[in-house]
Amino acid sequence: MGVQERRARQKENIREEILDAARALFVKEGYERVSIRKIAEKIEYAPGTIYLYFEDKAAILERICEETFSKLAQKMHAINADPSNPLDGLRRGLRTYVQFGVDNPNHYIVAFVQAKQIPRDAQPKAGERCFDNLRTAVRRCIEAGQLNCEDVEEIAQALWAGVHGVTTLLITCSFPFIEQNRLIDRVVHILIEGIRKR
Amino acid sequence: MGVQERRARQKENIREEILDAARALFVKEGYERVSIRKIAEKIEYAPGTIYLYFEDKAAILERICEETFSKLAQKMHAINADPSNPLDGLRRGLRTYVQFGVDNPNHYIVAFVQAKQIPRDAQPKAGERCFDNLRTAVRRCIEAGQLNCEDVEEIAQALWAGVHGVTTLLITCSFPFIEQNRLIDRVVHILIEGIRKR
Amino acid sequence: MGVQERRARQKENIREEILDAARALFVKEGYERVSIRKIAEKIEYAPGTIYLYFEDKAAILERICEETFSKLAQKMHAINADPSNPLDGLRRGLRTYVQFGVDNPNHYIVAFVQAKQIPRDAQPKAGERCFDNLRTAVRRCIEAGQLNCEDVEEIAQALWAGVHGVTTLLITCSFPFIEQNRLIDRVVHILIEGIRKR
Amino acid sequence: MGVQERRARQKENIREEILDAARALFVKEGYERVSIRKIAEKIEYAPGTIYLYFEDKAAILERICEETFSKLAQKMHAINADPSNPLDGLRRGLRTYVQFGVDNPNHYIVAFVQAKQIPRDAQPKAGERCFDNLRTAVRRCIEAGQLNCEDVEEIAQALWAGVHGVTTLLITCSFPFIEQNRLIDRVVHILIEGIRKR
DNA sequence: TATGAATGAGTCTTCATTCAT
DNA sequence: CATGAATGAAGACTCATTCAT
Repeated sequence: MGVQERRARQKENIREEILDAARALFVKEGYERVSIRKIAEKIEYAPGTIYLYFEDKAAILERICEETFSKLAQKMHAINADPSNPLDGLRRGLRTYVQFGVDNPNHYIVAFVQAKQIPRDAQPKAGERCFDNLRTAVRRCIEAGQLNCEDVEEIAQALWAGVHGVTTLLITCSFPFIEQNRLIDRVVHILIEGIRKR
Repeated sequence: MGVQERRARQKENIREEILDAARALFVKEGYERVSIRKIAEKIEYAPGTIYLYFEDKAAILERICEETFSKLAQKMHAINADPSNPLDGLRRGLRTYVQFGVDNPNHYIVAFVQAKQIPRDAQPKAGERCFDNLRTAVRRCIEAGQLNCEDVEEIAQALWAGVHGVTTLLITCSFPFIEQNRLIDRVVHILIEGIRKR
Repeated sequence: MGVQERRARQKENIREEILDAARALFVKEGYERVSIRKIAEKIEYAPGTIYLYFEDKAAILERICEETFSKLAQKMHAINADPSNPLDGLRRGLRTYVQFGVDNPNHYIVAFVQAKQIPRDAQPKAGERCFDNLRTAVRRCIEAGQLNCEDVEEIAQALWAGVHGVTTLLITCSFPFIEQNRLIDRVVHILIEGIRKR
Repeated sequence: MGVQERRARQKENIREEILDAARALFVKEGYERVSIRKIAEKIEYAPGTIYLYFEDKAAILERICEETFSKLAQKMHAINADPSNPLDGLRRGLRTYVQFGVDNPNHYIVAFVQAKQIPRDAQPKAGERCFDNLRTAVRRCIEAGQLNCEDVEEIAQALWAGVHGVTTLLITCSFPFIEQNRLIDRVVHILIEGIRKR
């Protein structure tokens, strides 16, 4: 038992090591430029070893995406916990989304930019869950009569577009942006003002 | 004379063929996954032939980006031509930007997403020109006292983030979006409402 | 343990196989005409396999040169061991040099002819050691008052030129030479007679 | 007639231009590294044009070798013109050979080193003529009773080896040689002293 | 469990050569 | 006479993946 458990943990550790190494490399170099060999080298294992933990290179990418969406969904979930002022909750939610992206640029780019460019069988379900949180937050605002438009889906998608835009620009674009937080706050501010009933 | 001219035109045609093929492939597969061989196959030429028209693979990417920024800058330029209602002009500008992206998804993704992920010597100047148009449009609105914030750069960058967000999502994301034009209009509407003085 | 050892030996064997094949091809075809593919074919491995043993083509050349100089230096070293008649020692040294060349034509041509034509970072140190042996042998003759010229460097370089000349001609030139040993002996004889004090 | 002549001269000019460019490139880069394209570029003609003057790349090499041997044979011929002191004539002949090499390193290396490494159908006849001059000079010395060995072929070949050695070393070897003329003189001196009857 | 040698297909790129113009 | 577009073969090298150990 003890042995089996330690082994299981050990095994889990290597999986994690691989994911960490891969994620870092994917972002620094881009998915395509990263070879299994480079990942193996980084964690100081033999190339073949990777295949004991993942079916192939795509499976690593897949796993990283799931992980990312899952983490993001978790963060976003907190928003809807607080029932006080829905619009404020929504604002915090949008802020949280962008913050998650800039705090975890590797995760974000891999899942939301690189993965989109690679034909895969299925989008991870966690991705849906993220968006569901946003839907819920929007719905509450509408129910509280705080928005100038009553189409949950339309607003939710528009907001997503807005925050996704800042996030990707800030991460990938070498452009003389103004101070990061100021820009994020401004975008979120505009979005909220743009949907608020007055 | 006639011969030289015909040859030059012929040559230009092939250049275009290559660019068209490359652009399409870049978007479908991603820059890295596209090989010179694949481009050559698509246009039914030998791989070496490509090198008679472009120095290397990067040069093709470069050319596509320039082309894209140039086209976009041209479209955007029209906005500032009409001096009547600055805010309306801005709105049309934002709409034009997104429309350009969804009308030329290949161009857009290559230039604004893929190219950003590849270290290159220089960002094309046309890219700057695009953004300058946006700056100017924003400045006019501010000068006309139509905005609730007077920082040209801050607003311009925030707006860019917004439109870039929808554009990329619509192009790259296989998601059950609402009808495209409705989404675009909503985003632009939100952005304008979000910056308008009231 | 036993496994690791066997593997290491196995690996060393393949390295040698590669070097042997490369050396032979380099001489028959010339360094530039030899491709990694051809080497791989000769030893019946896949081209990529070569790269598990050598960083690149130049590294193979480098290794062959070092090996050659090292072997030659070792042979030449024996000369100066016998302190009896210095001039006789020198004669034997020159003979040894040429013999080494015609016995290992591949090694010799690669290291002394082909490698010289390829810009490399550094000349192997073993090359210097070879020439040092010659210098020493000449110095002893001078100290024993046996030569008609007292400039060690001048004589050593002149002798080197002489033996290098026969060696390369015999190896590379398809010319109706007289019996090889007779020619070598004659050259060495001339050189010794040409520097001997009388 | 006038036209035909001018054309012929023109044609000869381009042939020469090609040969000059090729020779220079062959030496700087080595025969294999030189492409027809590079030659064409250097003389500012189209690649295809080369093929109007030479059958293929090897033919250019061939022609350069012949040219070289011819020039050398001419120089060497002068030696045997002067019937006074045969041994002095021989000495001057050897000196002339080496001087030709260091004065025309490009010609020399291409013909005597690079060409030897490329399998060709036939050695140019001019090469034989060069060596014939040497044979003749040696024969005269023997007939004048000035040598310590009576085998013309043996001595001639040995001398050739000697002068070829210095020439190639001086041209190809990056080695801290003593002053060039001193070394050449020493080698020739040794060779003459080594064959002179005393 | 982990290794690491080996492969075959693929990467970008260059080349000698041909041929319609 | 001269061009230069085009090709097919080959160059060095990298990679995801497999498999015997």
